[in-house]
Amino acid sequence: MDMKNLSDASCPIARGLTCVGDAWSMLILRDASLGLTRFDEFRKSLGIAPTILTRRLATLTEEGLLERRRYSERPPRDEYVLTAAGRDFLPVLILLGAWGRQYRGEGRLARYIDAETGAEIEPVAVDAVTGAKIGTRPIRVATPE
Amino acid sequence: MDMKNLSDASCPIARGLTCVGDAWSMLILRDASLGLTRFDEFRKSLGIAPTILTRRLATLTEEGLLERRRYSERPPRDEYVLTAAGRDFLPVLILLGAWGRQYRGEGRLARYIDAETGAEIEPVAVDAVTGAKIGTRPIRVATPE
DNA sequence: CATGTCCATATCATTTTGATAGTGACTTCA
DNA sequence: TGAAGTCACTATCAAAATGATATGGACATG
Repeated sequence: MDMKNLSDASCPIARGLTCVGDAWSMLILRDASLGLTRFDEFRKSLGIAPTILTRRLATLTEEGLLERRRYSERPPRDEYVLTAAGRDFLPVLILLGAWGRQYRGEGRLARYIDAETGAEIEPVAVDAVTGAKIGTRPIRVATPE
Repeated sequence: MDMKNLSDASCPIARGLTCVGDAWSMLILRDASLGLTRFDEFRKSLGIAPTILTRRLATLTEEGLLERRRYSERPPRDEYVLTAAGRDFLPVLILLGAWGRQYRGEGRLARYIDAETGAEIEPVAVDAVTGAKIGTRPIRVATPE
């Protein structure tokens, strides 16, 4: 889709989608959040064509969600590590996963576990102001100007 | 992308992405969450080509996030309303918006307001078990089998 | 020096997209 | 009564994106 006019829209959701608005990018961020950093790790994990992976990694790097870092001079090898912006995308993915579990959870599913307690994570989005679960209270949009 | 092998992956994020893994679908869900229901409302709001809109609405309906409902017999007119699954997708969008505000928030942005208190919503994803913000504690994945 | 690893790029068929125009079933206005 | 407007699409078709496969280049290993 045409991301140009979307990115200067006043909607923060649309803004977010211009950087990470496709499935491959989100899956790359998922894998990166689980610790993958290298081209071939992503390729094998995702079964993605190398052409596409190159492009997606480049975009995510340009957008500031990944950082390309040389981890070997000889032979020259780069890896992709999450930036702060990339790390902060994880909650979106986890919440998307929670939705997927609830509505597309047939069969065996991977579960996300708190590494310290060992308990399965139960993700919820709340409004930090009211403490209410998002979606339980009506929302209004305030457009600028 | 090829959504077939993705949807029977064991990852709930990948499962979620097979239904709503593109920007248009998410924007349609955003608008639907704000109350839009009709073809032309979506078309005008999004500036989307009618061919694409038809397809996206059909997919979202098939996937069970929207429901097509006849609101006029003469002339025959249908509208699209959110199902429970569609409504429950809102937290994902709001959180994506929060990310967009933080990292792509240049210029004037729309804000999301609690309709009752009038205060701006501050969305956070937390683990309901530990109460901790998602991303502040290490996560492990438990794969089935 | 042959093979393997890693990070890609080249090529090209297939698929998806998006812009534009048109259609059908009406309603409303003059 | 007839012209124009509304709404929810479909048809057509050029342009762009995707994805499969092959290849390259720089090295390390056996």
